[in-house]
Amino acid sequence: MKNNEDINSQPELLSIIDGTKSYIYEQLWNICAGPLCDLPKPGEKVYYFPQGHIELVETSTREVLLDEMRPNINLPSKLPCPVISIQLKMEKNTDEVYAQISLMPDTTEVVIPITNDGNRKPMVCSFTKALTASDTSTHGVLSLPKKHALECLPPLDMSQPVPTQELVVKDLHDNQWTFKHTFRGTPRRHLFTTGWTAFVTSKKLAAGDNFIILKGENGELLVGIRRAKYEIDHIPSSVISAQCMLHGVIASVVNAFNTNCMFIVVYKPRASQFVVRYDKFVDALKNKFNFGSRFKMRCEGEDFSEKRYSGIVIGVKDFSPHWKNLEWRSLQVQWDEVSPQKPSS
Amino acid sequence: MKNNEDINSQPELLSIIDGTKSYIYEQLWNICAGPLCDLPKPGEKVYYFPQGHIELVETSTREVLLDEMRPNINLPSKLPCPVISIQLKMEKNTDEVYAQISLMPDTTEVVIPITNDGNRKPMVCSFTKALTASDTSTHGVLSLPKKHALECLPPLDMSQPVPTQELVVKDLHDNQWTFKHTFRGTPRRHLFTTGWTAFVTSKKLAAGDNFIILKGENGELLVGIRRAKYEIDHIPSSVISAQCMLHGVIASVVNAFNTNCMFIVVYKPRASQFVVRYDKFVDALKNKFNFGSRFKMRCEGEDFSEKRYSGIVIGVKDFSPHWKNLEWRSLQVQWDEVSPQKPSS
DNA sequence: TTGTCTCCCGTGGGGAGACAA
DNA sequence: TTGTCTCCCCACGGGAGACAA
Repeated sequence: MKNNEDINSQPELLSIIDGTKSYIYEQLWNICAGPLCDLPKPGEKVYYFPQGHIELVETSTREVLLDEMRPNINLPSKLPCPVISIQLKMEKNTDEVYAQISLMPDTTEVVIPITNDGNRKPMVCSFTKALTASDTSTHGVLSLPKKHALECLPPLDMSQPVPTQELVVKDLHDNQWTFKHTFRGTPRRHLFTTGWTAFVTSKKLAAGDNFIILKGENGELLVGIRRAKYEIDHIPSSVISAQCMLHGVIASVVNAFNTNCMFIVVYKPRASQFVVRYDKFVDALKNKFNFGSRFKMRCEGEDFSEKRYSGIVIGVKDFSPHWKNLEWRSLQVQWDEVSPQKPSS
Repeated sequence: MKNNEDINSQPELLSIIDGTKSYIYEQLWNICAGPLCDLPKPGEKVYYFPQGHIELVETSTREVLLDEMRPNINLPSKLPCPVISIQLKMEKNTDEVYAQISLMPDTTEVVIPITNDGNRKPMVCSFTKALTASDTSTHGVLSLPKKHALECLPPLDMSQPVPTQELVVKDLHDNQWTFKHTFRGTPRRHLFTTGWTAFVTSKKLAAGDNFIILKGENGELLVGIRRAKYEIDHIPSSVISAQCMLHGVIASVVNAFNTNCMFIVVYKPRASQFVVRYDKFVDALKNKFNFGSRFKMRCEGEDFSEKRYSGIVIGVKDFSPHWKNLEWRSLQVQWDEVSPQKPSS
């Protein structure tokens, strides 16, 4: 069954804010975001790094803009900002989760109440499966781990010779998907058959990508994905030029600080680290990474195991000529074993 | 043959500026743009309407931003600008043609030489076919009008019982496509068979869309499309917020005028009319459209015949509260026959 | 327990002429 | 001249158990 026809008629982005669904949708968003996502909460204070923001725009437009812009940048290297509000969203075409964060220039007058979300925690049950080559082949059958199928899926009528049921699930776009859930083969195992290929095709899933199922307390099923390899999405400059986009980032922030009004930034769990929680930042600063320091970092492994790499700091250099000696600096690390990666404190 | 695998690895946008290919590629761009496209030339002076630019961004982001921004807009309603340079481009996913125009704030000191392109005009031969239901059906055969096939395609070996040849063509992205060209059926006719469906699928063509073939003087074949129904592409706000985009448009222009440097705008032949050739604008102003005036306009018909509509002006109102009584104003027209549309002078 | 293979069958897509507007 | 239909055939995709890691 092809459920993907009306994807284009959906509102482009889903704001997960409506009452009843809010909590379970938020849970799904977090699982899709992955274990390394460190989203701030409304009311919390963060540091906003304009440079990081600009770099993301550069990368997204495949243009190097910072140097051209040099004379016009007149921003501090980091700006302390309370978080006004957060909208959890998901990119329409790729299902990449991101958040739109409204930030306020830091003024002691404005007090944003920290949202109290400790009271409402319905039970949710979920599982994540890394798709195998067979799962994503043209044969179109998803093999479900027995434990997860029993825990999260409605029970099958095992008195039947071939127990079968139809499961209707929703993704974060509120699109509906139908999977035929059967228990067959020798030995018997839980499978998604009809409907699975359509899902794989529509979401462009490949072996290694993660399939997520989440059951709400009322039994409703939600599905999500997390891709194995993260690809930054390159936005076309066919509406506004890359030049405009960079101007926009800077102008929005400058305007916000001049008129003391909020500005909006996009937080991508797997890309943008230019919005950092205040206490995380303070913690990081305590570790003065200097030459010869041992260095450890968590990193998304290819299979989403939270790999930890460690190495020795062999250099400290300024990241950009625009902001000298700022705390967001590049460390050159000699890794103990594996692939180098550019970390920021 | 699936030629569309490497589309994503192409540079996102093609700049048609390289020497030998330049002229024929430019021709194809123009045919794809349609007969109503009125692109200025480098060196020519145009009027730039910030409001029109902002409206396009609004539409593209599906947000109404102008009202929120009111205090910050401090721009003239129209700005005279010489055109510094033009890059003809095509959107990667939709094949929509557009141009990136570099504009300079109008200063009498700078004289931009008008490019002389009258000397190099190689013969090109082209045809455009509106696709029928059969052309785009799963049967995957394009029926070629005999006259056009004879004029533009390499001659078939008619001594064969079923004359057949393979044609390798390129689109503006420089992607290669292969079509099997045969002459069969009773009565005999020219057809594209193998390879045609892949093209239709990849370009997401539907009945009514136009298929364009153009033959360069050296015999190379180029292909292009023009869609029947124009759809504005909605850019995702998953990289920068809509707020940033609007700020960017305004900031780019303000910055250009403050520092006397160029700024870049995107010209979409079928969407943006906020860059208007100077003399076209002057011509238009001569017609003072007032109450009761007869009004005529050219309009893209569904089949791309340049339909002309006419009617009576029944109202003149300011288009935006930001700019009073400007020349870019909305006319309310009572049409003689058909569908109303909102024109601007 | 679950990943991959192979077998089997039915659907549907591509390629051909028929026919008519 | 060319748009649409129908026919035919083969390839491929889905659904099933076999088998082994």
